[in-house]
Amino acid sequence: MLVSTKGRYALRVMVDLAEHQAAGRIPLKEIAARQGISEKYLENILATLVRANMLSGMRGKGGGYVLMRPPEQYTVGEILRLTEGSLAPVACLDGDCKGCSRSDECPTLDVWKNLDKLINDYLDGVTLDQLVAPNHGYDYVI
Amino acid sequence: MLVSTKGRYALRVMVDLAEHQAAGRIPLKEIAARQGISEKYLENILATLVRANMLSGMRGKGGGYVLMRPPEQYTVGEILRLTEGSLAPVACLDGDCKGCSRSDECPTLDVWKNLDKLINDYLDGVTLDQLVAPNHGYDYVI
DNA sequence: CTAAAGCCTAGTAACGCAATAGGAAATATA
DNA sequence: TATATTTCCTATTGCGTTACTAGGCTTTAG
Repeated sequence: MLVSTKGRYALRVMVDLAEHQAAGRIPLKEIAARQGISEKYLENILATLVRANMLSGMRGKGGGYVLMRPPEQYTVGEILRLTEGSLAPVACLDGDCKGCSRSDECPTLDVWKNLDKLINDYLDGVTLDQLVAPNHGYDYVI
Repeated sequence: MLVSTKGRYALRVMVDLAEHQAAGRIPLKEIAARQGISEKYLENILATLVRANMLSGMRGKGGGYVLMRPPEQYTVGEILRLTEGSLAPVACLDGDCKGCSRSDECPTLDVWKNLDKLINDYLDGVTLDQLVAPNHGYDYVI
């Protein structure tokens, strides 16, 4: 599995925040309820996003989370790479095995490199605003 | 990680067998030594490939493994799907979560579907013969 | 008959994932 | 200033998967 729940949840949360931008800061509790995700688990994920300056979190009454940039300035790729750690399809491309003793002669390495590029290029081409439903972001429907 | 060692090893072994087709049946021992993979672990992998009729295995003295088809008739995709079980990038597309209660309204589902198609289409477009080094398959070098 | 090979069923150690627990610190409001 | 609300931080746990190992059985050529 390339993307685990952590990455999937993170993406859904980011879309949720993009859709509710107009409401100002959104408390975790609200997001968790709307998305059907455990509050405690969400905490971990949001903490990661805050530490990376993708979100701003504020404590106390009236606190909550907001996006740091407009939705069109986030790519799905960066959100997933952050929360997943890496989007490499195989360990060979991911630090550990990097410099595998056989990489010079490995007949399959190019396949992995191409696949890696394919995946990252696609996900870097999708921005958050493209995932926001048309009628969200407004408090009324025509 | 989309592809684990099982899938990576399987692909390397298939390429190895394609490169040494001319030598007839190749015993596991030889492949394991050439590829630097544990013999016992390789057994599992080869068993999977034999059961799926991708390889033919023959026991006894002089036994070993051979491809069942010419290399250009194997795609990387089918080899990996077989050994990995699935190439789905997220659980949502992989049986378990299929029919997730939120799939109707999930704003991210299309991203996963597109990604899934991208991955599978690419890997189904690469055939084994494309991974065989030019000078292999012959027992001499010009 | 024997050596060389594949086939089969388990077992296990280590790791990562998903989730939980408990509390400390900050903030707005009464 | 007291209190409710909310984020922030550090650990821990249960569980499934991965990567590999063990041991024995069966087939085949010479």
